[in-house]
Amino acid sequence: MAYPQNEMLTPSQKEAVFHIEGPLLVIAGPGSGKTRVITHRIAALINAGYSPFNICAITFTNKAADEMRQRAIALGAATGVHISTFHSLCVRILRRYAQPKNILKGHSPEFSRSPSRLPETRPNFSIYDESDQRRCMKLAVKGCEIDTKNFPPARMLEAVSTLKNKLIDDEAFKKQADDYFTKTLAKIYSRYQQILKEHNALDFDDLLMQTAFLLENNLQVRKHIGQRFRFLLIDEYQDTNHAQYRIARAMAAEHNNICVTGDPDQSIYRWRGADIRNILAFEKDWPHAAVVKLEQNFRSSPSILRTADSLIACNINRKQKTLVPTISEDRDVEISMLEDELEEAQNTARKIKELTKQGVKRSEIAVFYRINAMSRALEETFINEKIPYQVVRGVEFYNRKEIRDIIAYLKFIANSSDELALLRIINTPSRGIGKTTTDRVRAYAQAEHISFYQALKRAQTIDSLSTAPKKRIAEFVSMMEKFRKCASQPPAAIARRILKESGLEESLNTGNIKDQSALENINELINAAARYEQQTEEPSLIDYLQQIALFSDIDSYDTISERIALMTLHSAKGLEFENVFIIGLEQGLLPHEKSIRGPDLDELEEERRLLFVGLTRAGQGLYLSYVKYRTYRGQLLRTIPSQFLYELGLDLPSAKQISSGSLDYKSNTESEPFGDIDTGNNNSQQFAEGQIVRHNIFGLGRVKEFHDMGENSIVVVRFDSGKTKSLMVKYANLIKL
DNA sequence: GTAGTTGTGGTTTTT
DNA sequence: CCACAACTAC
Repeated sequence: MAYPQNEMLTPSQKEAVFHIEGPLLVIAGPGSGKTRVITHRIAALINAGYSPFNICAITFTNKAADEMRQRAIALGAATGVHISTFHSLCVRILRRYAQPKNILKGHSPEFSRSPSRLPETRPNFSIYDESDQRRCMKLAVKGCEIDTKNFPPARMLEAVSTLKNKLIDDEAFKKQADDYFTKTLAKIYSRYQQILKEHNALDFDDLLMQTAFLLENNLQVRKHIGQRFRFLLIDEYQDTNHAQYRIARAMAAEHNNICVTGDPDQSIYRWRGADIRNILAFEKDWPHAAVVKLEQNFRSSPSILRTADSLIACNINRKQKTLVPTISEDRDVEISMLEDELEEAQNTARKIKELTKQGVKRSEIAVFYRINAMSRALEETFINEKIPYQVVRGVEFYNRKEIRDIIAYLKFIANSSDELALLRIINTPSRGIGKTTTDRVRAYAQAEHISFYQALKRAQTIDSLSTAPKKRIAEFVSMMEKFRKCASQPPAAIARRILKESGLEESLNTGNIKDQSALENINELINAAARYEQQTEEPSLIDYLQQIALFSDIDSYDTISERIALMTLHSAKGLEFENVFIIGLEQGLLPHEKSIRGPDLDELEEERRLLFVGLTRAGQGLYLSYVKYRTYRGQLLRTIPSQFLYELGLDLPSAKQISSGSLDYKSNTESEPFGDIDTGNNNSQQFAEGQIVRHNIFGLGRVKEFHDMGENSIVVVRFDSGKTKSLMVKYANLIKL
């Protein structure tokens, strides 16, 4: 086997690569060759005599997993290393072990904090995505006879997700609920879990939570996994949540060989429960951990690094870190101000054309934006200008009605408890089984304590149904029974059969354009399923459905084709391009409105990190733009340049125009900008260190730091609760005592 | 039972 | 601007 080319590694990279036993933390700045280190490390472990089967690497996306696998193989590492996302790993573990008989065999005292209740889910469980979750939550809230006005399902879902990420299950939460709101939430949470259980389904957060409980409470399972995966590597550790942290801890308990890599400055998933403390406290969690810092940057030009550094230095809650350039080639970072999004798109298109004329490959150019809706103006312009592009948004395809319909058939065939899927297909295509009928069957099912499908099977004995519906139900049930017998066939074949035999194809053969395109999409799905079968060693319906469920936008990114990539800043994480365009640097968009509403600075800092991630994707060309007017939800709005623009250490274009812009805004009261930068209120209050203050939510506290930035001054307060918060003075309404 | 219409409400990022 | 729910007319 060819030995890893370690002459290509820097001393600190080598240190990380050849650290074999014991915990290891790699703090890796952007472009510092982190993926290189991980892949070389895998090769080094194998070279040191360990079996590839003993290595488990966890990545943030499936795409990253595929890439890592290929790069490891290119280095001569044998196949057999497990590389996947946390979610995929959890599905594997749960499918294998989550059977009641396998559970509750052992219990170890060191992990006794978790409840001992364990999944009763069967291995063919469905994975519920966001829209499935919404529907279940709606059922849960209504089922508890609670008004959805006061307890909106979306909010409840968010709350439940947060709880699950913290490994607080419904029973634990019930115990700690002490007021009307939390008690109601506890009821809803329980009901929601009950619905999922009845459907033999798990949502995204359950995958993690149940796995964590399984590993912590079942000694046998934990030992088994721990011995199988003697080496654990986790990438993007700064974006792990508490559940993932506990899974990692349990998996590594046996051997202590845990290696994590990440960069606190690139933590951008706090809103999804990511806990930056995981990486900050790693050395405390794993005493004697080796720490390697990779600060040399092999990707970006000095100007880009200076710009990124200048921006990220504005974050208060941050460990100082430097970016050391190794590339000397340099050109200026460009900032453009445009009139509106159409001009911005045209400007972007023009510059892209200049670049490609100079011979830059289109695969080396990307455009990033804060929200998906911003791709539209670009797409329209790129079509006009005949610029080949791809919008990296794979999940969109799977959200189409006709695709969800076919998948609902597949899900039901795999898991006949999946009532959501059943309700979706029972009258798709229309076969005369409407709401009245399903309501009657449901009432019967509830009275008899059986599942909806079992009730359908017994429809002939349900008195409330008349002859016609009974007959239609019988036909439907016999068709589904026929389909269910095919569950072990390859997914593409099953899908093709459903299309033909369910009447879907017939119902879409109307000749109208919409139905025509729906049919084409379904055929594309069947092609995708066939592709899956070719690429997978042991294809199966259940595995295919799992892949679809855990499919992310970025997984659809085609790195080979010569098209400009358009994607969100979140999707851009981990990628690199010679030339990067970032559009829409406006207050309210980047930073996003939602993150600057309250006084809490954490969200604003995450937005700053998000831009930092975007900036550091670029090798040579970095082009930023913002507009004066932007149409948002059909309304033309006057905008304010992003505050981040002033933090880049660059000259802004025509500064006069910008300042006159804000003057315009002040005098122009009828058009509302995104964010409300409150320039009128000129109370740049000063705070001294040690000053005692009161906040109307956090209570009493002592000022730890004060950063005088005029109206944007920031104060860091340690509150009596023990929490330390960074607050913007102008929003915090602190009272000096 | 269904299809089409009107009205309402909610709006970021994603495994 | 969009998705969805409620309502109306067949």
